[in-house]
Amino acid sequence: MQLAEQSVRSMREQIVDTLRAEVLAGAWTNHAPVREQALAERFGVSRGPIRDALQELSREGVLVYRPNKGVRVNTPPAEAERQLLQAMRREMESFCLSQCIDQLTPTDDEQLADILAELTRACDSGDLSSIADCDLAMHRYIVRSASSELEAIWQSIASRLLMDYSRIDRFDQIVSEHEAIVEAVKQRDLKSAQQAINANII
Amino acid sequence: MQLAEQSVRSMREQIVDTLRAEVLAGAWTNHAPVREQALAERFGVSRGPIRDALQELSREGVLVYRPNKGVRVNTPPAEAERQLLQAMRREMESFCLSQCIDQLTPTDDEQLADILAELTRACDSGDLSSIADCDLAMHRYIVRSASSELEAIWQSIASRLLMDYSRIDRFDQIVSEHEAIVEAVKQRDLKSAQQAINANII
DNA sequence: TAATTGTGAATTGTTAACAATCCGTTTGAC
DNA sequence: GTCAAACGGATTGTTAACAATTCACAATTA
Repeated sequence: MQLAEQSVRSMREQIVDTLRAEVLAGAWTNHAPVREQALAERFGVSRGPIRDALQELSREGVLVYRPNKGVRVNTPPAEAERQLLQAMRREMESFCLSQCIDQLTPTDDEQLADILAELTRACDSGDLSSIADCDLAMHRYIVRSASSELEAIWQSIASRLLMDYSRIDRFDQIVSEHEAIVEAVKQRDLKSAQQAINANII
Repeated sequence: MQLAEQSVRSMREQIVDTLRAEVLAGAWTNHAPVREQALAERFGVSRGPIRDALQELSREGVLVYRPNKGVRVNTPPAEAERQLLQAMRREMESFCLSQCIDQLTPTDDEQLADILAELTRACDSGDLSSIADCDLAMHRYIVRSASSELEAIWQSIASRLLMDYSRIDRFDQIVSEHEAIVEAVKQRDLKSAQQAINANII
């Protein structure tokens, strides 16, 4: 007996998730370059896995890579791009809901409730990094339930949209919007769930 | 005076483009795992850059990565996913055309004509790998002209759609469809260009 | 024979050292 | 004084060796 496949996360994935949440929470500026050595010491590994993680975050749009110059925090998308990305994200998540909602089990409901609980806790304590992580985690759960194939595309769209997560200060609204999503999914009410998702993607 | 930024492509990018074109052209099967050492010897580098390239192609959906087991060629998306991806690709490329078409210069027209010429040559000689590469290159040129920010997202959508590039045998049609795109763009005719693009994305 | 457990080669994951490049500063010429 | 070339520290890019893991196959047992 061993742990489930998804819980065996590679070193790279852990680093990626940690760094992504920090950047999206606004913990880094885009003025100072990101230094590989400093991150290597922080995570207690060599520069190799760090470079892997930075490369992945660059492809995701969270960081920007320039040859021989390392990476920096990306800037938010321009308004026109933002609207396109938002439309695409809604399209994707609506699709994923329609694909997966009738195949979800009570176990999935519990998992979503767990994420919601952690999100609520993060909002109570004002932990911006954890808020960003939980927010993404809930949407990712739905996407992954429908199609792990689409996850990488969805992630790079959602990350870019959250690059200007100015709304991250309205904690009560974040919680209530995600409560609505979890409730609608639990009722297996596709239309309500899609509405709740659309209302949350702004 | 130095070469343009884009022509200074890193080792990784060159390897990525080469391998992507080969996989999309159907040169690899998804039954045998991809071996890092063999690729390292082929490209005359160590396993480091190879691993970088394989990681990027995995994130792009061309390959599938499994911890401690390396990568394999991905399978084409299911029909429902395919339709979603197709809609998203059309949305993206239509958007990019509308953003860039009025800012293109005669230099851009020449570049597109060059790509078209190479595509025609590749079709004449039946070089599947080069056909896939040129096909992507033309669309990428338009996307990049509008927004380099969107390029990575577009690439991962387009690559997945081309994973079952069964249409790659209709050489004359590929050429004529791309001729129509180049011509409409040269005329700065947005609607025609969008129609030509939509006709090509199937 | 069928199932299970060792065993070792092959492969991926990680590391540390070395090479190449960048960038701020100093030096020097005019 | 101003500008450009050269130096040197810091940083990224690459490599080869080593560690950890997987996989195929043989040996063992019931």
